[in-house]
Amino acid sequence: MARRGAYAKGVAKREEILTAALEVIAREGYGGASVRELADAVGLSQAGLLHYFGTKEELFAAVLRKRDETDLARVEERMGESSTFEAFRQTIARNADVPGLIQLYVRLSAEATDPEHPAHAFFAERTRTFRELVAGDLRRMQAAGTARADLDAEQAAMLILATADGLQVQWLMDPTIDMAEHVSELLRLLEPPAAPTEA
Amino acid sequence: MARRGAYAKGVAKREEILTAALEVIAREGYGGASVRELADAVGLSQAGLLHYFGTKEELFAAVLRKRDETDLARVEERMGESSTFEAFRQTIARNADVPGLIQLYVRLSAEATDPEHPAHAFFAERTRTFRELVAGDLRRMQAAGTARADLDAEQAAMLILATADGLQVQWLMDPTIDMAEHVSELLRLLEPPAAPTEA
DNA sequence: GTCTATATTGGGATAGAC
DNA sequence: GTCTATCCCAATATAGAC
Repeated sequence: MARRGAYAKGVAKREEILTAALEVIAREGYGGASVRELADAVGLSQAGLLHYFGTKEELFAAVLRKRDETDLARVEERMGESSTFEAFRQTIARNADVPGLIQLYVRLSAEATDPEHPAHAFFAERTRTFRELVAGDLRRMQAAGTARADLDAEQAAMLILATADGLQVQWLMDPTIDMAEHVSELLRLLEPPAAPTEA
Repeated sequence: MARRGAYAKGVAKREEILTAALEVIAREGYGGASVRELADAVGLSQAGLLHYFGTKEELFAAVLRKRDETDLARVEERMGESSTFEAFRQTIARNADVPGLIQLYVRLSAEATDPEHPAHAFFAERTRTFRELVAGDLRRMQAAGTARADLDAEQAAMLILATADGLQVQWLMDPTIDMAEHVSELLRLLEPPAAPTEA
């Protein structure tokens, strides 16, 4: 406890670095976000920055981990106010407003595809968690009659995750597309077929 | 015509390079596929290889362009034997058997997200073509009653493309998942809701 | 068409002082 | 915790000979 002050400072600095990283990516692009650029953005030297995060990849993974935590907290906080899927839609829409975030996610996840990559475990775990979470929601919805009964919840969860991933690539290529809208379309397909439309 | 021989040799060499590129990526990973590695694989020097393709990115884009051409030709060839969607499913399944190809696609498309990237135009055009092709098929299916009538064909086409993209990332992270199976699931969701299941 | 050699750059990481 | 200095490496691309 005697070191509370110093510890708190370290935490604050880390946060500052994570925020600055997004600014740099937004400004210079993921490719231009070298350790030096990142360090400059927070007024540190290269070595100074690497004191907080051993490598660039770890730093980047930390940005995404923090985003996930923030997003999840917000969703839980609003629990009940809207459906899980609506919350999901909103999260996507909000993240699309943070320049650099999507680019970071797409580029880093593509690289972390390599099992040797420092962020590989992070993404693998993230996928597992996400799939379980969504599959659980789907099962509840199926029980409540708000999701098609003929779905494999696990498989549909994977579909949702994959679609969200793919839309981010498409959005970066052409930012005029509306990711949230497209995801909504997929989610709509998971609903029970509308009442037999008075045949 | 007098230069037919030399020209033909150049073409053959290019083909050889494209094939070797996939071998290198499969062996060393996308990250390990430097111009030098690529050159070694065909028994050329760095400079020798760059004589055929100005830059590494152009070479890589050429690999994917060739794949698209091959895939499209095969699909057209089998026209009528199976539905468009079944052909799509088969194409995905087959490509998953070419190690390196998916990795190349995922990594390069993520990088080409940057408008300045040499392969950006290739991917943008590819998306446009694909979307039109699939949207057209969907409209035909709607007219024939084999696709839900309440779909926006353009939007559904985007959904299919995005899902295919995202599944490739997921597959690289965990190659035990069955991409074709997941795509089939999505396509099934686009079918008209099964006959009202004798209510 | 192909090679050798090299220009040039830029990056991540580390050693060691303060 | 933070900096300066530097190391070290790799990679792309080009120049120019054969």
